[in-house]
Amino acid sequence: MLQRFFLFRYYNCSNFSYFYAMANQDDTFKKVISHAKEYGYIFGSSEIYDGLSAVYDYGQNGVELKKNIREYWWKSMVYMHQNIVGLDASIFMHPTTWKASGHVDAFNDPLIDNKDSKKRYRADVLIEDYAEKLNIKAQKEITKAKKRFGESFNETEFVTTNPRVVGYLSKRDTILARMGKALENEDLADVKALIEELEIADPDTGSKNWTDVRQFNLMFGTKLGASAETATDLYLRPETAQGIFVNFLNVQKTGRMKIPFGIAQTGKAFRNEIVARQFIFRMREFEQMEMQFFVRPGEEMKWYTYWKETRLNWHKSLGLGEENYRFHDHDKLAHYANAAADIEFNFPFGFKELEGIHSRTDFDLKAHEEHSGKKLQFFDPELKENYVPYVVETSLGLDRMFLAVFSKALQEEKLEDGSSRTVLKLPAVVAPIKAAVFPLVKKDGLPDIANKIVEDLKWDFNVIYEEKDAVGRRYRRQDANGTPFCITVDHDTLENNTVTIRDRDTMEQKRVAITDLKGIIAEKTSMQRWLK
RNA sequence: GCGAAAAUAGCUCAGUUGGUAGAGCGCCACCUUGCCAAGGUGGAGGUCGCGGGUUCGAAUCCCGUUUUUCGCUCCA
Repeated sequence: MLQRFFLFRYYNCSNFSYFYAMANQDDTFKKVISHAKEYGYIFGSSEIYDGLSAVYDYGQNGVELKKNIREYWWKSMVYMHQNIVGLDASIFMHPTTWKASGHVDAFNDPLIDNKDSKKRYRADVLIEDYAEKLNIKAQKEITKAKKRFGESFNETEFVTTNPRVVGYLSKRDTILARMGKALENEDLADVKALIEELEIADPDTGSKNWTDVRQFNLMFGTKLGASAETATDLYLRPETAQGIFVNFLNVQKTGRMKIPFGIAQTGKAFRNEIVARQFIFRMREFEQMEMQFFVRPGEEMKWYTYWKETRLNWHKSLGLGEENYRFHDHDKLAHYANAAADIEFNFPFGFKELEGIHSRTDFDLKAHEEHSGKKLQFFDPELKENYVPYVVETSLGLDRMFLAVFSKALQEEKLEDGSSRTVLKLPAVVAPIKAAVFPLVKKDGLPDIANKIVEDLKWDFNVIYEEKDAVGRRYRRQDANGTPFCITVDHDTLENNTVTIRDRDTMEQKRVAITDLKGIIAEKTSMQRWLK
């Protein structure tokens, strides 16, 4: 329901609502996907072999846009903060890393499907819910007894002697113990047997027609070492964060960093998602842009609030529309967090998570201390004491960011004469090609001048030369490709060394001196102008 | 993984009761035009997702499979 409401909002406040109001969100999304392919942004992986599920390649324009978004993030985090530095940790890490981080346990879900309702559940959650019901029954008995006996009520005695309460609680403990043992031994048949014996039904439909329990490990495994006997089992990292935590002391000491400080990193992560879908929104191989900010214990909420705001402002700086962002504060927290929020973005398929800001406490560093036996602490000269820092994390999906920018930029515009144009209004700061240079006609020496302009600009910007087709068509082609500026050399150029520069969004042209081009483009595409 | 829908040229899509594949746009070459996608001529490009089956004959019917989209589920 909530999602529908926001979809409705989206159609009303989007600046291209007049076009998409009639179309459903499928059509919008399909348009995004096919435009991304047609203009060399994103291709399906290994397409000539029918493709690979949920894996995509970035084409000639996509790689530029992605690189520019990454750089926009990197500079805003690392260059703009004196107390944040970068890191590039390996994808392979010592296997113990993932025991310490909790991924070996938490990324292993026993799942079960109901054959009638076609719904999927976590088998352990179904059993835990059942156990919790027993607990609630016991608590009810206790509350009743409390009322009956008043002040003379001895709860400890009641719990250990009342046959009903003892029955409920011991049954609960037996169930949880058996499940724990079964999961530990990976005895999935027994987990299913338990569900059947307890006659646990689908919470929605009441059906007891279950499939077998299957284990899904969300981490990709691989081997290090040539021969099978000596090989070590490795995982492809499911998040980049752990590379930062294990290097915490290296960076702190060699960089002489003082708390509070941050370590930023971009890189690939891998998750064997059961259902990876929605184009590049959820892929099995994806790129994260993460920053772990180490703070004094007790000050984490202050920084958590600071980074929530700072990150939202970063998103807003790209000008995709402030109404397209919202916070979603987590009620259910992950095992490591004491506060967590998502920045959600209004994707073509509704509001979905774009970035996470999490207060991770000292969970990770402490866990690595325990598993490695090494101290991962900071001596605070002000407090004159050692402590394990608390961590506030900002974690953004680069591919999701790409999709956010791309999908919101793609617009079908109605022009005054009733015709329409397809225009990709990418923020100029991240656009793959900053300017296209055209000779008005391919004669009279105009191509030579245009080429010279390209030769001059290419040192600072990604620019292209194009002479094919009528100039109007060339303008529209660049519109659809997201190029913010078109420079045209005409016959006046021969006389006064001026050219026209056309703005993609307004379609307006200005006549400027060739020597001014570099400054104009630099100003319009500079990070300083966009990030403020 | 379950259920539903889909897959035909680079893109968007036609293709009749089964008879060996088309359009528009795009692309390439040449001519023409020259400031907002629309001129002319010629050309390239498809074993109809893949594999079986039924049939004299399959893009079309059947089975399997892969990929995509949607729903369920999951989401650090």
